[in-house]
Amino acid sequence: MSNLTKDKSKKIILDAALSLFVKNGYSQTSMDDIVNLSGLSKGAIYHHYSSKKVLFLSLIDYWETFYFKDILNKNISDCNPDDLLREISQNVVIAFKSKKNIFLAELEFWSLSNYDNDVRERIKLLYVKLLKLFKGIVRKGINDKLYKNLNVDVAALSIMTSLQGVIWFSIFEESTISAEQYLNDVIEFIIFGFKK
Amino acid sequence: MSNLTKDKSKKIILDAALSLFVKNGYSQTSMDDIVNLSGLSKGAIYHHYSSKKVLFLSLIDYWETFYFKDILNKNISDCNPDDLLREISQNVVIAFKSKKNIFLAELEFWSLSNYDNDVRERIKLLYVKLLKLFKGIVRKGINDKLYKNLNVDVAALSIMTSLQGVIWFSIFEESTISAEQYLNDVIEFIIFGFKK
DNA sequence: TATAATATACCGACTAGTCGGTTTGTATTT
DNA sequence: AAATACAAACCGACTAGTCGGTATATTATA
Repeated sequence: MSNLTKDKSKKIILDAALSLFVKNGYSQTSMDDIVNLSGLSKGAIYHHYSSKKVLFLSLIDYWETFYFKDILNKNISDCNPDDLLREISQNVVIAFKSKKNIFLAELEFWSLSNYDNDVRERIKLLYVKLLKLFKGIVRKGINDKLYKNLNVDVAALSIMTSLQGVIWFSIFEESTISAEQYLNDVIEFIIFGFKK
Repeated sequence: MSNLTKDKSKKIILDAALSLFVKNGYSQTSMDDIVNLSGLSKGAIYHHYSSKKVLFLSLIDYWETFYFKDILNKNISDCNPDDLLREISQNVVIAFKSKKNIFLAELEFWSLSNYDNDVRERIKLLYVKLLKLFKGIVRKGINDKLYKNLNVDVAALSIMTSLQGVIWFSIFEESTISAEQYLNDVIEFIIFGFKK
């Protein structure tokens, strides 16, 4: 395999790395594993990514654009807060159905954030964006006299942690209840709690 | 250091392993690291634990008895569901204040559960117990006509995921809001949502 | 009580293998 | 000719686990 376009090669490397990191974890994945799965050589990989960690950090960007593009581009101003929250929850349901990997990747990001500052700062950025969105929605709900006078920070965090509950499903697959059912119910539950 | 009692030595090893696994992760912690921190020898460690993984699994037991002893021994029958939920939330607050490590350990357990069946099955047991408790509380609330006719499974899961939100704090330390405030508010919020 | 026998706790040098990263070389493109 | 994209052999640091042996505690025996 030789001389693909730059972006094409990068995508092949990222896809291989993502699936391996998710399946086996960052540390348990060797660069040789990525070489084997991607079909490219070690030289090729180090040509595009200067280290394993740089490759991992690039993966966060790759993952964010893939998973969060729908969620982070919501327009708050002209929308009903309830429906917007339902819509976001649905985005998560769809993401979960299409690829469980997405959330297992998030778990891997958390895990590495715990003992690597660069990763943590990168992931923090993501959550700042996400919380900003949720805060905006809550604030609009309050302004519209739809929600009671909530603590905006706590409310936004509650939305986030509830949605992140799907990570738990991704790992432990509780059989008596589906992730979809959980997400649908939990968001209604939150909305109900926000109401006056 | 030589010829301590069996339990004393094991405790020294477990404490060293726990702090290292939490700080650096399972894979990034070498047995030699544990040797150095514990002050015991490699032979001693392998005398008590046949492999790194067996040591890790033992750590789950150790962690569970330490952290969950207060929570899992609650008696449902003669208690007010609202207060019991508040009490559990307070247990989590106290645990968080005393040792952030507790939740970072949980994250490490999740992470390994993702790619190791033995770890996953062990951790699943823990959540089964926890969910059973939460279901019992919700069921009592419904029977006492305190709560509306909730889906017990979803309600129990919602309690769990909300409490697990502290893991997020353990990693990312949002400054604008404390874990304590989050936990206090979120449990009230859930209780409110359960009401008729 | 003294001693022998055995089990338990522990030590640390060593091994076989792994892994991230480097280096050197080649083909293609511009 | 110069830069880019890739291949693959190679290196040194590191690691889980082993093993022969020692020290201490416990039990059995005389």
